[in-house]
Amino acid sequence: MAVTIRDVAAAASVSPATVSRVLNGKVEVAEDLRIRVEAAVDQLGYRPNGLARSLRTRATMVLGVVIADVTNPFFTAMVRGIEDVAQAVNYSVVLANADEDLAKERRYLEVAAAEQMAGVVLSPASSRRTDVSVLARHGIPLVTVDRQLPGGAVDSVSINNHLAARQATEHLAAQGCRRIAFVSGPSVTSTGQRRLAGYRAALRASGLRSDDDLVKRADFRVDGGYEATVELLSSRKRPDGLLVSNNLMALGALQALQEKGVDIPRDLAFASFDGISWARTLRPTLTVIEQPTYEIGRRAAELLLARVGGDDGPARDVVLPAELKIGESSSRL
Amino acid sequence: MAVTIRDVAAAASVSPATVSRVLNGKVEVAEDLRIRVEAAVDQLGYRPNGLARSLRTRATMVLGVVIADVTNPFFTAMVRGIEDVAQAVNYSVVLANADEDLAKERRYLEVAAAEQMAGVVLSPASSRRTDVSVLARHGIPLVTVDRQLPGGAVDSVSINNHLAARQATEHLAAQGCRRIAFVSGPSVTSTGQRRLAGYRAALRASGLRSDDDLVKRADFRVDGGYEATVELLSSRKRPDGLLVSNNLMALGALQALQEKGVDIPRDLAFASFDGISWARTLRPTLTVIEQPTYEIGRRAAELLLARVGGDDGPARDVVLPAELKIGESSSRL
DNA sequence: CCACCGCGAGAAAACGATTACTGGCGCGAG
DNA sequence: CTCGCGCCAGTAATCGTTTTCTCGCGGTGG
Repeated sequence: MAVTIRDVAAAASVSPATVSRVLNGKVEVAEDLRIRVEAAVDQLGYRPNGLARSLRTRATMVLGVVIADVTNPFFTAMVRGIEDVAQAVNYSVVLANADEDLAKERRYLEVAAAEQMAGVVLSPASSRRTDVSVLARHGIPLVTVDRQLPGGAVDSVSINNHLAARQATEHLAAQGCRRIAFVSGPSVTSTGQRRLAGYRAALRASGLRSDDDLVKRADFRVDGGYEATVELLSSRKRPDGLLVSNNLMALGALQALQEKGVDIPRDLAFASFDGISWARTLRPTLTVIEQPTYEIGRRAAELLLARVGGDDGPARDVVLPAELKIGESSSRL
Repeated sequence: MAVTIRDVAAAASVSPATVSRVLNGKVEVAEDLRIRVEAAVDQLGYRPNGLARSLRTRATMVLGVVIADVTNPFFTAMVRGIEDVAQAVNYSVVLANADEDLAKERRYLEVAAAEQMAGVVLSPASSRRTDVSVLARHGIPLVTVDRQLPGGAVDSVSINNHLAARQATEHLAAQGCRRIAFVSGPSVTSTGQRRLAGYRAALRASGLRSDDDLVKRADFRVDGGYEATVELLSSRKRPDGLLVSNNLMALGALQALQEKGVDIPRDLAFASFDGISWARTLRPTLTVIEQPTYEIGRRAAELLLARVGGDDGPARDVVLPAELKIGESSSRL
C-alpha cells in the first residue's frame, strides 16, 4: 500500500542505502544513479516514513507546544511567534491543549516524549505539580513560557509579573481608587502568585489597606472572571477599582460590570492583563498590561532551538518588557 | 540513556515479548511474571517509545487537526469539541496552523502522513488547490470542517453557508437597507464562494440591485476586514447595510466604521458570521450568524473516529444548523 | 504408558528508515 | 607491474517495539 524505500530502490535498481543517500544528500552519489532514484521517487510518489526515520535517527523536526488554553488569544498569538522561528529552520510545530488540567498536560508531555519531539514549549498548569521529568528522561529540551517552574533549572520566557501587577495597581491608586479589587488567577501558577504579590505590594506602597474580601481567585476563564466579579460587586462596600489578571477573565468581569450597571470608569476604574488584540473596538477603551506575545513566542523558540542544537549552558530566564497601556477604562481624573 | 523494553525485560528476567504482553494486556500472562514486570516498569520509569510502537503497529493514537488560523476563536472552539470526543476514547489531538497558506498546509499534511497520524481534521485553505492525496496514499482518513473539497469524496461537517448568508442578507433588507455591502472571504474557499452566492441570491430575492462595488474580497483576517470596509466607505454612495463573512474581519470592519464615525445601526445595519464569544460586552450588541462550533468539532471527530475504526461507507456531509442571532447592530425598525 | 493437544513464554522476524561496515574497482605511486 | 589506498555502492545491523512462530511442558485421553 504505502511505498517504501525498498520499492524505490527496486524501481531504480539500486540499494535502499543509495536511495537514502540521494534523499539526504549527505554523501555523494554518482550522477546516473541519482537521476534514476529521483525519477523513481516521484514516479512512485514516495514519502519517507517519518516514524521509521525518527526511530533510527532518534530525532524529529517537530517542536511541541503545550499551552494552557488553546482558546486564549494570548497563547495562540505566542504560537505564531514560535512557528515563524521554527519554520525558518524547517521545523514543524504542533500544538496541544492542556486546558489548565494537570492530567491532560501530563498526557501531552508523554505524547511529546513518545513521539520523540525535538523540543517542547510549555506553559505549566501548576508551578509545583507539573511534572516534566518525562521530558528530562528522554533528553528533550524544554522552555516554559508565561509561567515558570521552581528550581530555575529550565529556560523560561516571561514578563516581570510582579512589577506589571504593581504598576497597574499603583496606576489605579493614582486615579484615586481606595478599594482596589483583584481577580486573581489560580494560585498554583507562577503568574497567579506573582501578580497577586505585585498587587499587594502596590497596596502597601500606596498606603491602602489590604482586604481579603477584595481578592477573588478564579481560573483564567471567562466564566470565572464573571463570577468573581459578581461576588465582588455583591459585597456591601463595592470596590472602586478592579485589576483582572488575565484577558479572558477580564471579559467575564466586563460583562458582570455591565449587567450590574457599574459605569466604567466613573464608578470603577478597570484594568487587566493581556490585551485582546481585537478589543480596540470596545468603549471605553481598556487599560491593559500588554505583553509582547509574539516576541515571547519567538524568544522561546530561539532558546529551544539552541538547546536542540546542543547548547547546554546554564538555564536562562528571559524577561521581556510588558507595557501598561492606559485607556479610558481607568481614567478618572 | 532512555530505558527500553529490553532493559525492563532484563530487570524482570523475562523476554521483551512478555513485557509487551503485560503492557498491552491483550493476552494472559502468568501472575508472577506480570508482577515482576510491573515492578520493573515503574522502578525503571519505563515509557514505551511511541515511534517504535507506531512503526510496528502502523497506527498511532493521535489525531491531527490542521486549521486555517489558530488565532481565530472560531477554529479553536471547534478544537475543543474534537478534543473532548477524542480524549474520551484515549486519542490525543495535535494542532497545526496552516495560516491560510497552501504551502504550510501541505507541509502539515505531510507531517501528518509522516507521523502516521490516525486521522486528520482539516479546514482546507483552498477548495481547488488543497492537495490531500498524501493522506489518501497513506490511507489516513480525513474529515473537512467549515469548508469542503470538491468531488464529495471526503466527509465534511459544516453549515449551510448559502442559506445562512441569504438569511442574514434578507434580514438586512427587511430592515430597510437598500445598499447592502458584503465583505467576502477568499474566493478560493468553499465558504467564501457559498456565502457570496447566498448574499447575491438574497439581493435578487429582495429585488435589490447587485452592485460589484458593494462586494469586497478580503482574507478572513482583521486587517483585511478593516481595509475592505474603509474602501466601501470611501465610495460616493455609502452602503447602508453590511454583512461580513467572518468574525475576525468583522472586528476590522467595526473598527473602520467607528473611525469613520458611522453610527450603527442608524447609518448602517451590521451583521457578520461567527460570533465572538466575548462580543457580549460590545454595544450595540451584534447581529451574528452563530455556528455551533463546538458541535462541529464533535461531529467531525466522531466521523473521523468511525473511519479510523474501519468504516468505509460513502462519504457523508454533515450540515449543522446555524442560527441568525439578531442584535442591536442591525435593528433599524 | 504414550501420544497429542493446548498453553504460555521465549526467539526471532518484522515495521521502514539510516549508517557502519565491507568489498570491488580504479588509479597512482613505488 | 604490483601493491595499496580511496571511493562508491551494496549488505546488513540497528533503532524499540509488536507479533508470529516455535518450543517445551504438563495434562488428558486413548
